[in-house]
Amino acid sequence: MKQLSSYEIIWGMVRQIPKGKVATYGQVASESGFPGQARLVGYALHALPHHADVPWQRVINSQGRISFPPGSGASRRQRRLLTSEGVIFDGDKIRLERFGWMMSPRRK
DNA sequence: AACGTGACAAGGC
DNA sequence: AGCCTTGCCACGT
Repeated sequence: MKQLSSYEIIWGMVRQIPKGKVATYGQVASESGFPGQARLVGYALHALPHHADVPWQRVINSQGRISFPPGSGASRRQRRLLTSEGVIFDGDKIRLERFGWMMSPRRK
């Protein structure tokens, strides 16, 4: 398995998201120095070692929702972790107050 | 080396 | 609110 510094930069950025808060893939990408490359963040998290000390659950999509298929094991796992950290859901969307690590997500 | 894929995002209907 | 298209770019085939 290869080692790209871009992954490590992204992982380090995700580690900085405070407990109880969340950030979007796009925000993490920008702060990591890769503006517009949200997919890269998803890819980096996907490649994350399972035992790594990185709060991957705090990264969500721009809609304020979990990006795993609804009902999937991964989706429920992420929601459980976030809920245990105090993050509050409004249906399948996370409450806006819980954003704010950097900026608010777009809303429709 | 080309191609398809993906834990995304933004814009148009 | 949904669905579709395009822009992204690192990865595994």
